[in-house]
Amino acid sequence: MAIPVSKPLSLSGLLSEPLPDPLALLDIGLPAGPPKPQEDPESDSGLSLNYSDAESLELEGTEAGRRRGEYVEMYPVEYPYSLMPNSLAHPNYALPPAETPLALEPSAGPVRAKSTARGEAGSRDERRALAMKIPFPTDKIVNLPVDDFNELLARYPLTESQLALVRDIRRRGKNKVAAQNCRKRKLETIVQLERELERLGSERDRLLRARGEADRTLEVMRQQLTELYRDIFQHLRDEAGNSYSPEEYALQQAADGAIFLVPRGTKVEAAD
DNA sequence: CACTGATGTCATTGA
DNA sequence: CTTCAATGACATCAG
Repeated sequence: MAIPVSKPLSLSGLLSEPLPDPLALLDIGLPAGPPKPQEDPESDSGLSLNYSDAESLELEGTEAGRRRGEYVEMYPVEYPYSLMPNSLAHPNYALPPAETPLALEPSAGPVRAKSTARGEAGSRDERRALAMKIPFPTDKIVNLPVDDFNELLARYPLTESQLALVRDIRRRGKNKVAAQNCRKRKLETIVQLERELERLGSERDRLLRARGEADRTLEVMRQQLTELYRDIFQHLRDEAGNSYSPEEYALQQAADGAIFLVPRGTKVEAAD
């Protein structure tokens, strides 16, 4: 009894405190069986009892706050065994564990041994469904189309808390699949982006090489131009037979292709 | 024991 | 307005 139940076990107390392990509740609802040790593997959610797990037990997250009340209501119901799936349709079918202060009898409390691990028989929701005597399998709860799902719900007289659990199971199940798909997409996106990165890296290398090549070509052409200038200016003479200085004069080509020798700093006019 | 990837869950958001 | 899928964030577990 590690859950300190110092407060009076009132309904309000139930509403404000996480309920103990649903499988502890299961013990109450089941026909007398062999006495279970407190650490009965089945009685644990499979997770250690930290805060999130504690609240995940039965009152899972939001519902703990938002719908907690629904789990507390309990209407005794006679199950139409004839309607039930074979595995569940038997006279021993017990009502869902009464959601009464009795349920507060903790199976072990916050320091319960971590006896079940992920992967042990049944998911947490499957165990919750079992504990709450949900008369149909969780995979149906999760995978049935909306209409079929509603039809299924209509076939059984469920308590409010059972209904709430079933809806949560469906929501969690759907979200679990959505999360799996989401992660798959994310990984695919990463792979795709890595490929794109590789492609762009290659493209960058190619462009860098092309630029180097162009730079080299440009340098060669500059040298050729310099030599050409030198050659031309070596042969150019003014009326007095003096050579022109390449520092003071430049060669320019007009639009019509004619070549002019002009003082640097001036521009050849367009020829008509 | 710390780290990391996988998985489940919850809250939120946009369609 | 309600429902639901997608997704970020967090917790837990296993290796």
